[in-house]
Amino acid sequence: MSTQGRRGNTHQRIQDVALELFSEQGYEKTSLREIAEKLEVTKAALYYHFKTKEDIVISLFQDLTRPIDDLIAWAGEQPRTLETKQEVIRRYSEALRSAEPLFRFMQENQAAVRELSIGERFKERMLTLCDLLKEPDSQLADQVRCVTALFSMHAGMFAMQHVEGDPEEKRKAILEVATELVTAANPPSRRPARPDSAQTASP
Amino acid sequence: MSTQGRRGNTHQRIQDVALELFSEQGYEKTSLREIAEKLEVTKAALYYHFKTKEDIVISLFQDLTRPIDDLIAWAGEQPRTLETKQEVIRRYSEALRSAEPLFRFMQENQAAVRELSIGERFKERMLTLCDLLKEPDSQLADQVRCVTALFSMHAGMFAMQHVEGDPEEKRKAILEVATELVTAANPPSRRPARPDSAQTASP
Amino acid sequence: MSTQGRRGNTHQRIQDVALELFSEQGYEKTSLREIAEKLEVTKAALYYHFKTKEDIVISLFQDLTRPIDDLIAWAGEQPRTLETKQEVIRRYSEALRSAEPLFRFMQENQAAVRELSIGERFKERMLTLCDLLKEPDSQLADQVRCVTALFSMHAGMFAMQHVEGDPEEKRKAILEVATELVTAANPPSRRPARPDSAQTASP
Amino acid sequence: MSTQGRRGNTHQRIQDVALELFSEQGYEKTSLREIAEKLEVTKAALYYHFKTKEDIVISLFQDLTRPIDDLIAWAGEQPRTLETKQEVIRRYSEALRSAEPLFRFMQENQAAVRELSIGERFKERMLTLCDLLKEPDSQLADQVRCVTALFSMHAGMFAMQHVEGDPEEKRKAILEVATELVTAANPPSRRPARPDSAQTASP
DNA sequence: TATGAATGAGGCTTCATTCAT
DNA sequence: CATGAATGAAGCCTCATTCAT
Repeated sequence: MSTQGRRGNTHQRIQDVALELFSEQGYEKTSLREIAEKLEVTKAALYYHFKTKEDIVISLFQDLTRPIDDLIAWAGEQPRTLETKQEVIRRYSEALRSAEPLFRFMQENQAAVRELSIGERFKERMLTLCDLLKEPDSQLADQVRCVTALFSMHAGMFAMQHVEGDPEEKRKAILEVATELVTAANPPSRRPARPDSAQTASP
Repeated sequence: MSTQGRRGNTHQRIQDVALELFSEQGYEKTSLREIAEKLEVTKAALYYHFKTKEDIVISLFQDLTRPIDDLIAWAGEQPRTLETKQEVIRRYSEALRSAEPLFRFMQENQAAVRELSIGERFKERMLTLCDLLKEPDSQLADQVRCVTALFSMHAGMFAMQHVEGDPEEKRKAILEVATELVTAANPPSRRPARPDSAQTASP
Repeated sequence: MSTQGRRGNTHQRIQDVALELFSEQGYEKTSLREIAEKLEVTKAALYYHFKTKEDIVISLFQDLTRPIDDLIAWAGEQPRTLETKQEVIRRYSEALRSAEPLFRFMQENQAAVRELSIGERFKERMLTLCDLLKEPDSQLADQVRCVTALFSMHAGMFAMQHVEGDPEEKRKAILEVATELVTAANPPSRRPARPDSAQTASP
Repeated sequence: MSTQGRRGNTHQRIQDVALELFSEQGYEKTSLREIAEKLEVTKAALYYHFKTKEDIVISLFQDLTRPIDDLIAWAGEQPRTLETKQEVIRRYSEALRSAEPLFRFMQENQAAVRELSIGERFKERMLTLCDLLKEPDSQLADQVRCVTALFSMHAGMFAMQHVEGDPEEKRKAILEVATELVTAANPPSRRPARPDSAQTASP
């Protein structure tokens, strides 16, 4: 109850309904009137809890940002190994699951979000995550693998809706593929080791 | 050329400017006033050429839909081999390049597009494409690979903007990864043995 | 063919379609675009034939005005007898039948017509007709009878649509009642004569 | 009273001004801007009180509909005698007087009202009223008398404006004629026979 | 905490009309 | 005779926001 203990739950409820509508109909298409009506309060009531419409999105965004920030912080303290990267992917997959509507909203409203002050911050987070996965001096294709690993998990959410199967199983399959990609992008060889491999290979 | 090429091309010019603004600022955030102003015409002039704001998008969409429809049609006539699938990916990559702003617009305005009559049609196209790549009875992970192959090319467009490098080379790298994915998803073995089948098969 | 002999029948066709639409949907709700579309010409073409939208109504109105003007002129030359009045009613009923859509249009668009320059002229005609029927110094009730005789024929057109029966028979029934009203409003007594009638007559 | 009575009455005032303008200039010719200006509020304020321009008319219409509905309900409970019918006419005449501008508006904007959702409902009311007056199996002429009785009261309102005389007296005269018509249309005899019926009645 | 009332800006759309060709 | 292209004015409506209560 840490997050919502507060007091009066209206604040919460506004966030819930807003997120629901934003992710269903899009940010611009969702009016405060609609949100208020669904909550059976007045528009003015919303303004008691949030200074502006954008403020609602920001508040939603912060609940999302935290898990990712945590993930980024955690990764920063780990050694930059393949295992760490795989774990990043795994944790990200879970973050996604636990905040699905928000990610869906972010995905489907990129254009709207871009103007929304949080746009920049969201992008930063994603780029930082990317940087955690890929080695800056690696081949282009490997960088693509990392980017793809990350975004395939987003895309999966929406594109796999039309594949039959248990959601959790689908998530696992997506995770599996993403892990493969990140693994392939970070070849063990890379750093000396690989005793038997004559692989004059790369730097 | 004072007013830019004169007559008959206004229709074109509207489409161009609209696409530019839609993809820059988003569909909802772009008003017809803005489009008209940039073209130095009246809003009413837009309505001479397009019945509706949505109509402009539709017209843009049709220029996009054609290459994809062609691709789908072409694929329908080919044998369902791995080579065909790889070629589908290759051609899709090129379709994407040649209509980049439009795809970017579609990607970043999914929420807006969804309500836009063409939304459904676009989704269909994508699902059909997916179905061309994946075998319905294959493992979940393989299905994910196909979906990812397709969408990684979209994601690539936007997420790779922040990786330095020649755009064309990046595209090739993205294509390479997508091809790998589709290849991995369609293992040659599949229907293992078939010892007696002289299967000269294929094309 | 006197009326329409002219040349090119487009002029005619515009009037026909316009009247049809005006009387179906109302004057304000009918746009020149609609008329043009139904005729499969351009709006601009309408402007070749008529200077303004109002001009179309005026031209329609004139084809209506003539029969009524004729009726008024004819009545002016007749003796002011009951028979004349009955004949006026009879002829008016026929005028109505032969220009039904136009009258319907006038009836249902009074508000619109009022601002339309012809409004005043139409009202005049009606008042003149009224004056032909009623004696200015007669009782109020008799004046009402005359007004009612006239307008019942209008109302009849619209209100009797929902009574089953042959249109022509309905018209006759309406005419019969109107004639009765006008007859009752013009009591034979009125003017001395009538030697045998002890009738201390009226008020 | 600087801004006229202050709070809470805005809803009312909108209705008043709207009815005034609608009936003066017609529904289509009256813009919300005009209404707002006359009230010294913003257009948006109108939308706080009414969802739609049409909604204003509907609300006006409901104030009208009630008296008529009451009349219809009342008549439904009375025996279907001539006296009842005469009373219906009398009451209708009074309903008309008490909502004159609205009826005038309805009369002069039939075309506009027809598309207005309430159009149908208004027509129904009138037809029901007609049915209360006339016997379905009576002669056509008698049916016309009933219809005319009803509509003459409408027509009277507008057409008698140009006859000099006290309004109340004119109304009475109109009522008298309408009553006559309804009386003539409902001959006491009707079903002659009824041998045992002492019904001195009939002609 | 919340509401009722209102506003200013701006959205999309439609209309009658014009004019060069 | 007619069209293609465009305009200026105006229409209805919706939105985010404010503020006194």
